[in-house]
Amino acid sequence: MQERKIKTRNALFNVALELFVDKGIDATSTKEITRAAGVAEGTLYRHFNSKDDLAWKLFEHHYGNIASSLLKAKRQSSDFRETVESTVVEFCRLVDYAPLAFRYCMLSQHDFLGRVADDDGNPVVVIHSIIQDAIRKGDIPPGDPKILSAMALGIVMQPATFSLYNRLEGSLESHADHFIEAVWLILTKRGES
Amino acid sequence: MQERKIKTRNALFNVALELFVDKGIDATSTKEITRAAGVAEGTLYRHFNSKDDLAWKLFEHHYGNIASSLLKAKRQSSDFRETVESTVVEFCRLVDYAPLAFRYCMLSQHDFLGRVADDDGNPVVVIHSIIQDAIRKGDIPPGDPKILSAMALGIVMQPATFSLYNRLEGSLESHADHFIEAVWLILTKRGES
Amino acid sequence: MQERKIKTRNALFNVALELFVDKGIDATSTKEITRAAGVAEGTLYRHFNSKDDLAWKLFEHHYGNIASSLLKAKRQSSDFRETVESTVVEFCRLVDYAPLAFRYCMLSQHDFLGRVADDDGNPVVVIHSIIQDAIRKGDIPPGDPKILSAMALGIVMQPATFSLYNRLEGSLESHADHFIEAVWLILTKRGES
Amino acid sequence: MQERKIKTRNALFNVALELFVDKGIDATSTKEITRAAGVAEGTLYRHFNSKDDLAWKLFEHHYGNIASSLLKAKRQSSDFRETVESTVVEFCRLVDYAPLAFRYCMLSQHDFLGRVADDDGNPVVVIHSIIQDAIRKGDIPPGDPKILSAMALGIVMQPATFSLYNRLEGSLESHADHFIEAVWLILTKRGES
DNA sequence: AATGAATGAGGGTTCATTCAT
DNA sequence: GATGAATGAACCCTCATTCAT
Repeated sequence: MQERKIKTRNALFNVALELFVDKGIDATSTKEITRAAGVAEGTLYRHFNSKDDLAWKLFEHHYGNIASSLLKAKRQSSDFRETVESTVVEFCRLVDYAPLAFRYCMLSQHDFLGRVADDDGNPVVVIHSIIQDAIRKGDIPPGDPKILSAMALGIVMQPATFSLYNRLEGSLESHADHFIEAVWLILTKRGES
Repeated sequence: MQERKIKTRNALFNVALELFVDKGIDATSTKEITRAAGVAEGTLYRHFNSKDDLAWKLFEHHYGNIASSLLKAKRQSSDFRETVESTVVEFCRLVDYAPLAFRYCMLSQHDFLGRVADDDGNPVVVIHSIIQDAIRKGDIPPGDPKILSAMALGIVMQPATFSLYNRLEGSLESHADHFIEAVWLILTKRGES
Repeated sequence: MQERKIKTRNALFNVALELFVDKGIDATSTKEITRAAGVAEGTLYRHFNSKDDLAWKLFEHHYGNIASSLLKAKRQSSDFRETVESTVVEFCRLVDYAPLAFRYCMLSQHDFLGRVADDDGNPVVVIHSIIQDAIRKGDIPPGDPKILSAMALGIVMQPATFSLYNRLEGSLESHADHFIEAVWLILTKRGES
Repeated sequence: MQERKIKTRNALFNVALELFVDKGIDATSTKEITRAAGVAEGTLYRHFNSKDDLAWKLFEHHYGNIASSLLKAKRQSSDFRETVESTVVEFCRLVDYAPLAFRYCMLSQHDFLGRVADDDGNPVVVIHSIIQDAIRKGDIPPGDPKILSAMALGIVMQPATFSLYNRLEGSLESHADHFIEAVWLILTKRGES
């Protein structure tokens, strides 16, 4: 009973992810989702309040996953250098191994970013806090953590975007060393000119 | 005659930009666009083949504008340092002064990036060629221009995104110095450890 | 469930027949059809892929009905004279008792004749085979079955057309004797001068 | 001046005939007609009151042409046998040499038959009067001229239809002898059994 | 819990027609 | 006389959602 319900929900979840990424949220009909999931049209509404609810839960889930992965990477590292290395690598792996989830977050952020909380479930907040901590601890020279985290994120995010649009060969992780070096440079070598 | 047609077309163009950014392309109806432009619904189809055609032409126009602005900034600078400075500043100004155009390109890139040519009308190509030239001329140490241009772009792009989502205070240009320094670092100080 | 769906489909079918004959297919809107059938506009599309699909299925149905009626009339007769009599009478009855169906086939044949198969579901083929058989069996003098069936059909078809346009008084069947005599003459008395 | 106007009108007339036959009246837009005629959209309304007016004038013209051709054939013949021969042949020639005009009359009769007058401009009336005269003069045995003319017309009309739908090989005139014989039989040999 | 027929508002688009130039 | 930009009603169709089964 319970098990079957969960199975249906997961089917809807996974199928929706695929279709949303493939065609866009608006261009994907609930009919397509339910057919691809092998259930009746009405069944979607036993698991989600609306199509938007499904799309939002999907975003929340995968966006939160990214945040918690980064958070875990941070917690498992003992110094700041290691934090940079492990979070960058973790980020690359997320893109490489769960490209659908990543793409979905990217393309739907315009719709949902307004709804996410500014807490540890938000990858942007996680990165911000990593850098804030580093400044506080003196691991890196002082600076505006917002600007710094934006730039650091961009160093990995933009190649990730290119990778998803096939502008970059190979896995993203295969380029991780470059990202780590760059992030390290912009965080630690400022003002040395 | 000619003049009137151009006026109508521009009204549709500008109104569509505003609405598309505000609500998304799919969520904006042709009725809304034409009403806001002060013309009949059918008029849209005397200027564009379809709503998608309008959206695409809008993208093409503004995306091309970004490319040509960057290209101009590059051409007007005499050495590589200056190129970095002027292109970064130019980029910031585009975001600050034409935020709608910029936002529109960001949110619709998933729909249209597949259609843009890989030429000088593509900002990504412009940045790539800037870096490729710098490597060729020995201005910066050798490296994969794709990765380097992705990272350099990310350093400005991600803050721009944050700025548009109000995660960053002040104009983007007010932070330009940080971006210039960061881009300079990752391009010139690699491998020095 | 099943029953309800069938009821709805039949309502759409019958209402469409009436409206299509009355105003023409193009001049009949889906709104009119569904309103007259007492269902919502979208419901039409749960039963037919498109308005054209509805129009075509309608044609296929009634055109096939004519063919099978003629075929039955032929099979139930024991000699050729009887075949002529019963098919002509059957044809007249179809026009008299199902004038809508007949009219619909007439006015929409320009759209759909290209799609019908050349088999026993096609009245023209049925008549052709009746005459072909008669020639083969020696019931009538040899001749081009295409020309003969065209003329025989015309002898009944044109009066039917006149009848539907009120150029002819009384039921078509009341004139059946004349058609039978004429068909018999052109099929059997050729070449006697 | 005058000449140019006539030229434009003829272009519209001929182009409309072609398009109407090809795609149907409703499915042909005024835009298509004017573009194919090489004039501006508005120009159509300097020559015709509306699209329907154009379609009707087109029907009136070609339908009247058929009538006057048949009438001429009748007038040029000296006895009834010759009348049958020349009208049938004339009919065949019309179909063979002006198939577009003929097709157009066939497919649009459902729309326009209600508007035609019952006079010498109507082919049906011409045929009816030919047969009525023959009865009056004793050329053929008495009978209902409506039924007789319907059957006689059908004998040529149905093969003509088949010819236009490619169900018949060769020109229609090449089969004229069969039609003449058949018409002659049904008109003169009735009641001989 | 699941079904799927029905809903009806709203979508993008077409079209015959008008009128200022 | 001819133009063609503008019109706006009407078109066919899709869609997220509901509810009786």
